[in-house]
Amino acid sequence: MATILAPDSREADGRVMRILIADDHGIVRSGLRMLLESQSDMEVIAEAANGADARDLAIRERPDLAILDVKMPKLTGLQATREIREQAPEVAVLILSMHDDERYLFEALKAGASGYVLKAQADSDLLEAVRAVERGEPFLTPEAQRALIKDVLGQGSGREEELTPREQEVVKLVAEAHTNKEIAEILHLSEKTVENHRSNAMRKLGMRDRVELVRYAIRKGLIEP
Amino acid sequence: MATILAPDSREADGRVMRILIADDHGIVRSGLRMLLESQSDMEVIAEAANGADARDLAIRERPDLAILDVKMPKLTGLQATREIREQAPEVAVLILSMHDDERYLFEALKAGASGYVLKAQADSDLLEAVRAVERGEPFLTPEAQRALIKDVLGQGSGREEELTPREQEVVKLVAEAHTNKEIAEILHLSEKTVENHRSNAMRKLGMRDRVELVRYAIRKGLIEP
DNA sequence: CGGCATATAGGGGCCAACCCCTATTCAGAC
DNA sequence: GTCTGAATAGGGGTTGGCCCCTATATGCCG
Repeated sequence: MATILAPDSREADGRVMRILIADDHGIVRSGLRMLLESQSDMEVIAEAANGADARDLAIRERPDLAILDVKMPKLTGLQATREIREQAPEVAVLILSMHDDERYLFEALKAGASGYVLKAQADSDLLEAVRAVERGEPFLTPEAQRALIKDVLGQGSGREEELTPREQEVVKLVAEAHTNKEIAEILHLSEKTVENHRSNAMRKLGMRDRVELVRYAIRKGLIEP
Repeated sequence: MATILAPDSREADGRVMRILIADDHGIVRSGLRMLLESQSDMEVIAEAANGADARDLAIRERPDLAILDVKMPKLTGLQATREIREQAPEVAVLILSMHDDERYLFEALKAGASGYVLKAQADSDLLEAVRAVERGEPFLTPEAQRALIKDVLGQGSGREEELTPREQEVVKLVAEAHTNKEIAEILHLSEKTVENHRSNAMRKLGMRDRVELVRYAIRKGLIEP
């Protein structure tokens, strides 16, 4: 893919940001291009449909900014970021991510990204992030900042699992569709104790019923779907 | 690229297509809006971030076209399509899908969609699809056509879905941790009707509570874990 | 030592979930 | 024309889920 357009139009101040965008969805790329080029001082000088092309183009074209999707073929956005930052340090990188991929935030920053924006966010957040990068500042959405703080705090305090072993056992059994009574029998506990563990687990995870616990258990690999 | 700019050709007839777009990613919505509004005869009159809002807006605003992402909260694009086509048949629907979601193509057409475009495709395909719909023609990308043929050949005697469309909608919402009351509001039904659909679905599937329904919904791809 | 987290257990209360029924409307099938 | 399935809605009931409290025993950490 990797379409390159010649930069023809310059604004009065002459400072047009040269941007590379990378996403494996053509329609998303086009949308991003339109969005960015609606700003008179931003120009998309290249597009890539996978991480390897993105890296190659970034190193060859030296854009001011590379906006990379996390999930791409060949190289992920994070892997591409590492290589770009190594071989072309003057190229800033913004990571664009799907809804709840905040889990990659920390890795993204370690890889050298200047910012992390969720696709679920408004377009204004993306444009703001680009302008922040232009000024040489890092950019995180409020959600990302919160996630980062949580992540760092979590590490500091020795952080194995959110849940205690007992809580995990109970959560697993809840997710396997056992009632509190059945769980109590299986674990040789009173129903009340089971309730306490389930309730504590839900509070820790910020969840409101067993249905949410099921999805958590599946994401954590505690059970199969 | 295929981004066709500045065609004033259509301005003469004065017919501007009124379009609704629905995707749970704000940035993607904005991108789509920019892309579509780069055409002088297309106007995005509404945006929705979930299937239920998309349905309500389509029925209220009666756009010429609704462009819906497959994966959305509350109602999938397919479920929303079904309801829109029932209650506002003059609203055409284009389904926009992630790369390997060709599996939903057949269902999309059954639900009444006029076209099916993969996000991996170029923007030109989307614009072409919109224009085809404008002319009242169906639109499938070559990839989609191939998938459809394979689907029809492969099936023949057709494996019916166990659950009715309505039951599937309810199951999806249950799995998203909505209460019966919330589901009733989202689907504009009474709580009793929701209970009946959930109960019927559970009986058909041999399940005993909503926890088991969650795992079913995840296995079926109705929701993400 | 004293404080803190974990694991255990109970009381009491509210409401959602789930069950059994019946009933109407409508569209298709036969 | 009748019959069946789907979708709609309600009555009435039991039980389980989830919440608020309190309380005790244990072990660890600074």
